[in-house]
Amino acid sequence: MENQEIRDAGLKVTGPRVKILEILDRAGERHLSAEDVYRLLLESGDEVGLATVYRVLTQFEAAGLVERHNFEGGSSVFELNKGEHHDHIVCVICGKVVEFIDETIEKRQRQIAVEKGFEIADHSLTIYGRCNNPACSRRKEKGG
Amino acid sequence: MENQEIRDAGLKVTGPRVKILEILDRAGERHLSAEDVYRLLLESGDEVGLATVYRVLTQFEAAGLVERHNFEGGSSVFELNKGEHHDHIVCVICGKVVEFIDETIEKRQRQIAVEKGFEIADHSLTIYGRCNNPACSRRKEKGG
DNA sequence: AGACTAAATGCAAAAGCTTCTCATTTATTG
DNA sequence: CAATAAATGAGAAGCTTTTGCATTTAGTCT
Repeated sequence: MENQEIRDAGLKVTGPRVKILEILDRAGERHLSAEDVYRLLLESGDEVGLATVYRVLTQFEAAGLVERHNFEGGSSVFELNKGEHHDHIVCVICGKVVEFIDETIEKRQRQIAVEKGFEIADHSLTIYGRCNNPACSRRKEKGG
Repeated sequence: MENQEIRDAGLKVTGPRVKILEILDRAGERHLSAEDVYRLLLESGDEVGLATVYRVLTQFEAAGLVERHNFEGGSSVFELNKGEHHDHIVCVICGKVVEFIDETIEKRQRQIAVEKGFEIADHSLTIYGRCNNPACSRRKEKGG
């Protein structure tokens, strides 16, 4: 059961924490900001303070339960950590996010870190572009 | 002359702009936050408002004169755009930044974008780790 | 079950970073 | 040198995130 994950993180199993975990779980591959999580909580009729949402997300991040990403634009977004690292490709128009894993890139990164005398702690690769949604892609705009 | 770059960007050649460009130039590969630039201006005896620094940096970014990076931790940092794209490896302890270019990674990114149906606009790859500075590297901390 | 304690929560205030407003100043053009 | 649109400075305001503190709660021990 999921509550065990909270317990394993050394945190008390409280209403807000369980609910936030549920919301992230339901969000699947979507990335939610603290505001998003807060709004979804309210919509579910749960009275949780925004400060608590921030606190819990930060704790979950520290515990490795969730990952925080800082894409372009003010706020951080969060997603459940499913164990395997992945990078992101983000549509700059509609905000759609696709996750990917590429071992070639991972390997080169490790090599580069060694070359530069660094010991890798983490990395973040985000590609920004336009997705193939008609509203986003920029096909040759014929002299319309 | 550098002032021409400002003019080419469609901006008036003003004291603040020239000085900010100079500061970024002197900074070389170091990455400066808006605050950093502001402080350096004051230290040079130039009275420029922080708001102006932000405005000018944003304009320079829009004009392609500088690049903005959002590494972990609150604020954006800026560096002069020397024309060639590069990625970064950042020391999470001392903040040191090393730039690198890797064609293998670049190529894979283009392939991935195509696979996922995206048209690349930009990308950002940052590796976080500990540099080989004794104070930063985490050699097996022998007892004592 | 009831009591105890450290942790968690909610709220509002505060803190960073960045942008905006607007009166004043300045670069540029004729 | 006058005219004018753009740029500036100072502070207010905006956003996201954190913090302080009184109150509530989960987990533990009887």
